[in-house]
Amino acid sequence: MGLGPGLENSIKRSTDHGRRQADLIIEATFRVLSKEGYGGASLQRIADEAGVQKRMVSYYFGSRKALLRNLVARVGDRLMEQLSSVSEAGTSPAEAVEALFDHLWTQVKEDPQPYAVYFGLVAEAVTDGDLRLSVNAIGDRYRDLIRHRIRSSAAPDSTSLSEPSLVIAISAAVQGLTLELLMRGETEELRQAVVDFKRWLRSALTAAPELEADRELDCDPVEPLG
Amino acid sequence: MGLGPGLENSIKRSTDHGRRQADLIIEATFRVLSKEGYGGASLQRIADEAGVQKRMVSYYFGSRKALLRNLVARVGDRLMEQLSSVSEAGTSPAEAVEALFDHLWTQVKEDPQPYAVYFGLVAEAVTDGDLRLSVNAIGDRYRDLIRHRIRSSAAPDSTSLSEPSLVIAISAAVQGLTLELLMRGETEELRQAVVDFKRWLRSALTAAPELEADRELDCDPVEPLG
Amino acid sequence: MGLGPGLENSIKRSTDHGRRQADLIIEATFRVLSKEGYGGASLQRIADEAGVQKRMVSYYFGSRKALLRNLVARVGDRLMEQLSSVSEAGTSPAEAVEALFDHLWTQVKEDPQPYAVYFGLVAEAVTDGDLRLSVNAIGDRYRDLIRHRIRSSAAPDSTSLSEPSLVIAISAAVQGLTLELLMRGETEELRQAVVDFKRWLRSALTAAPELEADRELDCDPVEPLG
Amino acid sequence: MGLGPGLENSIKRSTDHGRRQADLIIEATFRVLSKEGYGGASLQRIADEAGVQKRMVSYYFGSRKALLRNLVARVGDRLMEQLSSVSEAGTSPAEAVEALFDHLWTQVKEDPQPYAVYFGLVAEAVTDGDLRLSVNAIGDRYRDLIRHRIRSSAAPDSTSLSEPSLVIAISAAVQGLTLELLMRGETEELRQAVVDFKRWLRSALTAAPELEADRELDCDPVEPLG
DNA sequence: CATGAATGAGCGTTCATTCAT
DNA sequence: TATGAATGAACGCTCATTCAT
Repeated sequence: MGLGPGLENSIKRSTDHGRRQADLIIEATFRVLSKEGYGGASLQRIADEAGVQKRMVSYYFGSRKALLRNLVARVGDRLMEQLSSVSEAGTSPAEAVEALFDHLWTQVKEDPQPYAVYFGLVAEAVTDGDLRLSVNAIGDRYRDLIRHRIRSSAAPDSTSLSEPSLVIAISAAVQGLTLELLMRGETEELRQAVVDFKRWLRSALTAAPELEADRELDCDPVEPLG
Repeated sequence: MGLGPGLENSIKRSTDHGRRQADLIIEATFRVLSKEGYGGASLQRIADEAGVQKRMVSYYFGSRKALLRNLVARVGDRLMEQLSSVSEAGTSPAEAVEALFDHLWTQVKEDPQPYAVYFGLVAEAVTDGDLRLSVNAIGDRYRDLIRHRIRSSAAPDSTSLSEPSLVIAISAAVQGLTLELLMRGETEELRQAVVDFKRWLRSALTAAPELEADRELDCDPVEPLG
Repeated sequence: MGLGPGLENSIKRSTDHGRRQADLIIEATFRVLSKEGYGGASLQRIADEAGVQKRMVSYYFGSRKALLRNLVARVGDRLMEQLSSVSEAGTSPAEAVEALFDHLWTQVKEDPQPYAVYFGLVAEAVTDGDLRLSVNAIGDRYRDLIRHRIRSSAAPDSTSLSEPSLVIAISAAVQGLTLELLMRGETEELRQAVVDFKRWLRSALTAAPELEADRELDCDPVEPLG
Repeated sequence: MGLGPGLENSIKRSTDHGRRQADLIIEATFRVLSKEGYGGASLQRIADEAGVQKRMVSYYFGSRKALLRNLVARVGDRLMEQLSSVSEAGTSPAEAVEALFDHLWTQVKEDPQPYAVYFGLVAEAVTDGDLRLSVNAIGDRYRDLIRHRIRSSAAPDSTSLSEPSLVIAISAAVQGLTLELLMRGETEELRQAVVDFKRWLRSALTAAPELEADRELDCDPVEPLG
């Protein structure tokens, strides 16, 4: 899975009851994060939400950091679950990716919470290298799924865009549009922008491949902060 | 004179010295946020960074919330400053907007800190309605600038995209790509995705206007969280 | 278990040791209040007096308010303990009530501290509705005791005063005289006033019942402040 | 007037404006005390209420203690003003004192605030010797007024009670009854108790003098706390 | 007469964590 | 497996007061 090193080792899940309790806490953590944000997710708040004693949170997960690291994986699972139910019946790359995006966008609108939590983690990860590894693992899974969808359809190489670039483009666009949605709600402009994005997506995946000779940007590579 | 109970905007900036001190603190807050993230920006940490006493932070800004509200405006100023220096010599909408984006992207790579801080605030704003208003004001200024660029060039109405949608699209793309940059650094895929985005941008701004009849998505509007 | 958010009654008294510690703190609070008054009873001061750490006070009682609410009951217990030891051997209402008052007054003079604390709480309660409820509960117990004394003796209905009014009268007189005592010490005038009060008390309880036709005061009822 | 040593020396009242400002602050202090109680009357709160800057409070009164000492006198003035308007036309001691008490009780019910403030000060004074001197000065003026009323009427020496004891009794009864009023509002029992008190008052002031031979209480004198 | 700046101390509270059963 | 007790540190904030102009 590649969830980063040191994970899931200190978690006590010997018995069924233990597993259930741990699950309860993780779920509570998720809810608290979606309601109060990263900073507001104190052990006390989480314990209250889960209906257990504060001490139990540390007991099951060792520390707050470990709990959150564990939660990141759960958020990833959530996001994946929402997407994996899409039928793979697309006949063309364009159709397959478009169906994927449609499904994804519908999910974002129906249940934005996982995304709200995700962006909270992302923002925190910008200044926290450890967390970044875990959060990027979510992004990796996300991209894997997109990539798989593109490949699963016919003639994946006939697009005008390279696959890696396309994957990034879709991922970035989804992130950007989702942020818009979370911050402003679904305005008319946003609706239209989504339509336009999909049109571009379709054209990019069906058009004849172009030469990608020009590279306008030739600066030094930028490393992640931290 | 007495600002009355509640001290609505209790920022003390009567004297030059006071103004300088307040500025010192705001700048320190900015640095701390970029290094430690939203949660790590405690009054103590900020005061240490500014070289003043913790008590003075409250004195000048009344409360941590007020300080951060004040800082949001400052971050907006920063972002705008970086962009406003772009020459407006673009002859076509495509050229003007492309120059804008180039400049913007260069800035992001040269000095990602303001963006890191911005995303920290955005993430917090997702679960904090008050903050959201302030942060969205930054986005508004950003969009105004993009809009102005589009309009300042000739034949703005000849594009295949409506202006509002275009503005959103650019804004969302920049956000999405910047997040990629902050989280992964400037990978080869990202470089290529940027090139592809610019190509799309150019084509969108030069192509003959299309009919935008189709609306594939017709779900209920989604409101911002919170 | 989880007491749920808000921790309604967060007093931890699970173990014997815990009970003892909580008791220690309550007693210390009482001493501090009697020495420093309501405002002077800070958590730090209380913790020092109890020989525990400030943090433990919050741990056992949740908040300062909760601690004081808890203390109010304790003060009530103290006051009741002092009184409940009076023999009930009074043969007439007059004798019973007089014995009660004598005992009470002796107590006030021997150990005025509970009364000093009580008046501190009363004064605070005048501007704090929550506290008023708790403090009035003490008064209720006090009156219950007086009432019980009156009834336990023979011929309670032969007095010239209605029982409720008599109870109030005794209660008010004790409060007024005690305030005098606390503020000026036992002056000669006060001694004499006490004697006079007792004489009135006796006459009121032995005299033939009068008609209580006249109501000189007919104003609008006054509600407690707050 | 005997308001205690060290009073009114540091107060800046050179100009008319200064006097007005000082007055404004004192009045604000009074209002804050009646609303928030002794502990809640911080300089900041008072300044807000007065519509001046916090610094001005210290400027005019030197310190919080000095301000409160000054306020005590003001509360006394308030209480006296309310009473001094009573006509002295009583022909007998009984009538004069009864008229006084009636007027007083009406005042308490119409405007309990001065009394609420007064009891706040009293409670604080129990544990603060300095303040006690000031507050007792109010009590002295109060008693002086009662005494004067008794004497101003005919045949003051014909009562069954000694004058000093009578003064204390009235004062204590008023305090006790007022506390009842502030804590419970004007209940039916309280109304009746007031009527009974007045009846006793009348009888005490008209009845033939008795021998006051018996002193049942012979304990050691009690000094004020502190 | 009036103000802005600054101070050290302390407030009540919450933090994540550890110890001992 | 679960819990109560305890901890040191830090939180944001307010206190009354002093200094300098």
